[in-house]
Amino acid sequence: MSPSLVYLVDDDAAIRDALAWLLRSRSIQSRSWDSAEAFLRDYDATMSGCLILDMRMVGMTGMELYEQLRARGCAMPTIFLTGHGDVPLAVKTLKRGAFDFIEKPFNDNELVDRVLEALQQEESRRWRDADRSQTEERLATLTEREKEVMACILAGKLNKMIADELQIAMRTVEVHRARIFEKMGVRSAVELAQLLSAHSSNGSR
Amino acid sequence: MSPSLVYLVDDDAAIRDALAWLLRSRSIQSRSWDSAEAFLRDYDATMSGCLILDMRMVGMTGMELYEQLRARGCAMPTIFLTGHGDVPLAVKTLKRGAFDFIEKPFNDNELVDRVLEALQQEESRRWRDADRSQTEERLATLTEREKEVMACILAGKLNKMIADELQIAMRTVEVHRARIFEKMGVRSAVELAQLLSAHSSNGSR
DNA sequence: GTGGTTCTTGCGGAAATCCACAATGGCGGC
DNA sequence: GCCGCCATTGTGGATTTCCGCAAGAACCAC
Repeated sequence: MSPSLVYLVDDDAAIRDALAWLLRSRSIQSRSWDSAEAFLRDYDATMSGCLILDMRMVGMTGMELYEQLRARGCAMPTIFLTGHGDVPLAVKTLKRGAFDFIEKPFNDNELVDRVLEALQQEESRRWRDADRSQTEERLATLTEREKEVMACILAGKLNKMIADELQIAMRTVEVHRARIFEKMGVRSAVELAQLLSAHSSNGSR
Repeated sequence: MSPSLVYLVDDDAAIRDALAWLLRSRSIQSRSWDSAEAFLRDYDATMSGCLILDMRMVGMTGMELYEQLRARGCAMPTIFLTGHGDVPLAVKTLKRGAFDFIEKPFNDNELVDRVLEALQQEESRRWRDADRSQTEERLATLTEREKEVMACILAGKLNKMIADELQIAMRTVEVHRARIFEKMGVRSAVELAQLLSAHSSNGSR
């Protein structure tokens, strides 16, 4: 996976340079783009870190870029910069899930602090995500029948009831059950329930 | 439990009256206070609905009141009103968990929309909370020994292993196990795992 | 001391789970 | 046609769970 870094998108070269210099001086790596369109071209889902987007840019705005990225499944924490912000815009931006909204000119230390917070949040999110996607992959290896049986197991049904419901022999249910445990990497129905409870509760957030 | 309503705190009588009238005209019930201190005196944990707080008041500010209420476990969604807001204040307020931050003068329809959203959020939160506290109550009825055994069950251990670990007879474990299920209102270890997984994942939010 | 709660244990049987060994039939790809 | 994957089933036995019946010991409260 890519290491965490700061992705900086601003059409003002002076700001880009100043920010890159600032971050570099605190040993934070960054990469810069001069337009939303340019970043969107380079973006790929393996990127990890935080975004710093200028709100008002020629062409696509920072907010539009943000929405595009979210639509593509990007969940990186995002700090917006603006030269002409107002309260309603700030509120709207944060309610859409932005990590922060900062007016230019900004205080260097404060910005760096926000960036570090964002990077840390991203870090923990990635860990959770890794667990989630592993579970996801394992779920994907289950056959249709196995998923049906698993649903019954999670509903707390006994093998006998499952057999009855799916119109198959108990022995078959047992085979499925064993294979589900094996594929999902658990050793009991309890572990399975915990794995999937955690999985769905994080996923629906 | 109290029905949902809007709790309005503002030291400006004109605003209070205007808001109360506005809400009433949309069939939304509200109650008003003229200071943070006055509300804090009347506050009790059974109140449910949403808060509308003026940011700047003589004496305790809206933000201070908000923090006080949070400290007391109040989780009502809160809309802040401000006559002299700026972007950093708006950002700080939202990042502390406010539901919205609205400048005066406000648009009537918009405000009502926010209030309705807040009330709806509160509604669903209350449902989740009710489930949580029921589980909490049930957990409280477990004896120490039962909690120990439950921990083992959730760790996926077999009765035999539990008996070994706690240095008691298998039969004793079985008794505890049955009583745990009975007290927690579940009928299998799987249901127990699901109940507690959901419980802790909502609780740590 | 009586009564209630909790923790403990044993016996014995019904029911369920787990598992190795063994096997059949369908389906799609090479 | 052969191979692999999937779903299916059976037998039989070891292991585990579930539960009623019965009961002893510790502890605390009234």
